[in-house]
Amino acid sequence: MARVKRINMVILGLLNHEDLTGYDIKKRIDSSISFFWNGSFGNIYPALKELENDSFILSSNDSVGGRERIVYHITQNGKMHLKEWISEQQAVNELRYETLLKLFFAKGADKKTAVHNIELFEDRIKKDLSILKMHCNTLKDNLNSEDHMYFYLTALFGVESYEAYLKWCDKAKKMINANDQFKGR
Amino acid sequence: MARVKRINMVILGLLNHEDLTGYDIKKRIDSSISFFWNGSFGNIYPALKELENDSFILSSNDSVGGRERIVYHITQNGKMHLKEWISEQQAVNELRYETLLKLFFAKGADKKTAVHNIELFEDRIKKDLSILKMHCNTLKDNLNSEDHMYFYLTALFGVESYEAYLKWCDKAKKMINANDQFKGR
DNA sequence: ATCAGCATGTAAGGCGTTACATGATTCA
DNA sequence: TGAATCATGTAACGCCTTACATGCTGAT
Repeated sequence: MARVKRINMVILGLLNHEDLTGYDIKKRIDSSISFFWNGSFGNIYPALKELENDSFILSSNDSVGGRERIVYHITQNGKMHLKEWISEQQAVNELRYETLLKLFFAKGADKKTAVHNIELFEDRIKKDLSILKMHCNTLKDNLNSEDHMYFYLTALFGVESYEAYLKWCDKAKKMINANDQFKGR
Repeated sequence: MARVKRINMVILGLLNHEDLTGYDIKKRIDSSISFFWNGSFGNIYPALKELENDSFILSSNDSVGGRERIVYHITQNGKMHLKEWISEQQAVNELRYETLLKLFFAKGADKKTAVHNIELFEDRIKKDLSILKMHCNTLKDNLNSEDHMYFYLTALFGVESYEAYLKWCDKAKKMINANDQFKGR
């Protein structure tokens, strides 16, 4: 099957925008795409070696004094590889929400717990949403290049789906508390 | 850290509703919770053994003729374990959308590809949404027990977030095609 | 001085998927 | 009679996370 390793594509995608160190890459992931993709050092550094071996990226030692610093740069080869992946006719989209699992099985506990779990979820989403919204507004005011449009659109996806989540949280809490038959959606 | 294995909880949750075989469990997962959680045979069968070892479930051989059939039943112990997990103050919620990754990095390809990828996503969501809606309506007409309410609410989550996705798809396609500066949200 | 942040990496483990292996039964 | 579905399981592999290990630099 030999599916591509997605962390490699994340790295190529980021390097296609600017040269970065492994540490920078982690920061970019955390600040820009963490709501739909993650990365860790234990993931990123081996991937960088692999990508360099395949000559999709080049490294240059930019150490200052005793502090090591390896900056990576994407090659033509890497750009092609990235493009091929983006153009593939398939994408794996996974959502794994433990909160929904707990709600689905909530009869195993009690209504108070069910509502409380929704509230925990709601709090988390509210926090993430406020960050995403700021991010989204910044990008919106700076729509001068093609990549900024794409960055904006992904952030917008987050904002709009999170807003839908919050509306659902209200409904769900009300319905559980109402404790009665449900009417109308 | 010893986090609980979630597939174990999925199994306990399903068995808390009715007795099932491993094969049945896979079917229930596929038909009812697959939009936010998955399971595979290579996952389920070892988990069943583990759960039985921990006396959270009991097995009874229900083989008919030469066809093997092992039915599992949850124990009091298992019910307690399930309840404890549901009541834990934390839940891991992960979204990993390769489609968003490809969009974020779409400058690495071209606008046509970006739009095409959104269309692929849209088709997938539309198909899943129509199934979820049917499911949701069936549950809505049958809200007689507490668990049905929870089943309904999780399905509703799917319906409402997928509807938000589709609205976003429209916007995103238009914006990319417009190719101009963005105005208003 | 000390702590946060910069910076690179390895090791172990967890959890999951896919593919493989096997065989019975039911229905067209 | 052949395909789909029922049914159970193992093996290999993939990918990611967490924890560990190390050391420099800049700000307070």
